[in-house]
Amino acid sequence: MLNEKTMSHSVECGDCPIRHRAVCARCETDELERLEEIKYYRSFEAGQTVIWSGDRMDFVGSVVSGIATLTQTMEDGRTQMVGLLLPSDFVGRPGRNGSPYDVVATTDLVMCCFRKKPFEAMMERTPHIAHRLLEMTLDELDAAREWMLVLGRKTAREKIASLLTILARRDATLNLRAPEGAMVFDLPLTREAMADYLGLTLETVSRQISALKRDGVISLQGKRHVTVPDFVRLLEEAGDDSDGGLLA
Amino acid sequence: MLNEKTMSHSVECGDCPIRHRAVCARCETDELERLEEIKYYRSFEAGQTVIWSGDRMDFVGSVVSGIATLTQTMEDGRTQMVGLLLPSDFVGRPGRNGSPYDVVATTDLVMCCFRKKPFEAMMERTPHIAHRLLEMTLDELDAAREWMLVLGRKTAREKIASLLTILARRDATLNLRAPEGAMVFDLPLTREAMADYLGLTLETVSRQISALKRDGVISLQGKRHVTVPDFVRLLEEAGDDSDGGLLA
DNA sequence: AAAATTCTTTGACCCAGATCAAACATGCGA
DNA sequence: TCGCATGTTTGATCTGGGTCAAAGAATTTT
Repeated sequence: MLNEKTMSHSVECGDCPIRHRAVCARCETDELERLEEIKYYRSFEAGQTVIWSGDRMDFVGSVVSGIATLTQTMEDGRTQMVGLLLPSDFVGRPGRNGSPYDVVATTDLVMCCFRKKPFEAMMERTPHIAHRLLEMTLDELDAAREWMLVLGRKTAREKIASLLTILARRDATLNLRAPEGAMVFDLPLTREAMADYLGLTLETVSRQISALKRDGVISLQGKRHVTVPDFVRLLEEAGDDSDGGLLA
Repeated sequence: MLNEKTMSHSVECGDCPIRHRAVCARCETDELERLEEIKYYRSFEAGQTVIWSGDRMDFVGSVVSGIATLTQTMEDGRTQMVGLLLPSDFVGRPGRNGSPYDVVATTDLVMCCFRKKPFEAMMERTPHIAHRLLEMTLDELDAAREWMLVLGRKTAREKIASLLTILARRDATLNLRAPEGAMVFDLPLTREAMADYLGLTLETVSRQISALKRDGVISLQGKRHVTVPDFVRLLEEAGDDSDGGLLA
């Protein structure tokens, strides 16, 4: 059973769904071949903890499918999500022994793993990997800083709208569409997980979602399926520059 | 005058004060020599903007002395600091054209700069630089995530204590002392800058500092010179695990 | 199908921190 | 020395979001 799960994903890097975005994106054929030799797949069920904060971590890897979260917890139980890991995102720190965060599978999750030592050795010899990893880490740092603005300065309503914005954008790029006009996607998080993401309580999350619904910014089919009739309107609600403000 | 300032710092990497922590920390002598050829110093006065958000950025570099901040600003003027740059910290993004943040000199500032293009070319050929930059970026990401917990879940008092903790630690490591017992250092930020760091108003910052003073957690000589009689006490006030919880 | 579990919504009330306002330092240029 | 700018403290009041409580879905177990 577990084995079946493990095998249910491409063993060939060639037709890997995250091939073009993951840490191996820049690799040449021969480099991929060497990666094939040291890689292995692992599956986790929704709710399972992938890595406990403080634990020694002997592997690194990429999310192939599903969603995981990085969370920090204080002694008294207050928790803050500090990372949201979607397909192609990288988990783990070459050069570090442990994770300072809990990594939890929010949905069923498949990861493409490498034992840490061989991967580190390979990084030394393969600038394409090191280079891509630097690029991805810089992107994550940008995302973390954007998130800091959300946590530090936005209202509850703006926070919810900001999260929906992010989820809508990621869903669009995953399906190779431009983020504009009407958009439809699923919420991969419970109200509580959203609260942990945004530094709110789950009650406030629920109330603000109801308010956005009442005001026609979004509509819901069931609790998790979201329709955004006008993406620009959502961006305004998020307090973002409506033009996205991106620059290469 | 400007020239005098520019020249008042070591042109020799050999006796550079940030030599062992900056992006060049791992470089061999010959690599340093090539860096020497493309480097130049720039000075900024307190309050001066180093880079405007959205501007094209044609250089990268290290903070040699002084302090700079990275801030994000919303259209309506709300601002959040997203980075605090101390000596040895790196500014700029190889592979990116513009900065998404304002970079502002908080004190008089000296930077060791490289034109972006030559630096990128050098990175390609010099794994020591790329490797060190990855390491530094991962550290920054950790710091950003720690900060997210502060912004999302801590009380105003805990936020102030957390900031003091960070400043005390950094001052200690800069002076090669262990962070423990009684500590003395200067606040390099105005109350307003602290507020932008912590997602608070400057009034709340002022009140909480007064409260910590009243409760004997800190004492002030003037507005900026801080004495922490018991560092462990400060850590408790910050809501941090008092043992620091660090792991290699 | 009833019961138990998990997730979500909504209401009533309260408080930490924001906002508005004023006074107090400190330093600096004229 | 005065006047002005910049930064800080403190007070009075208000409010967004937290807390406590209870009642609905929706899903799974028995």
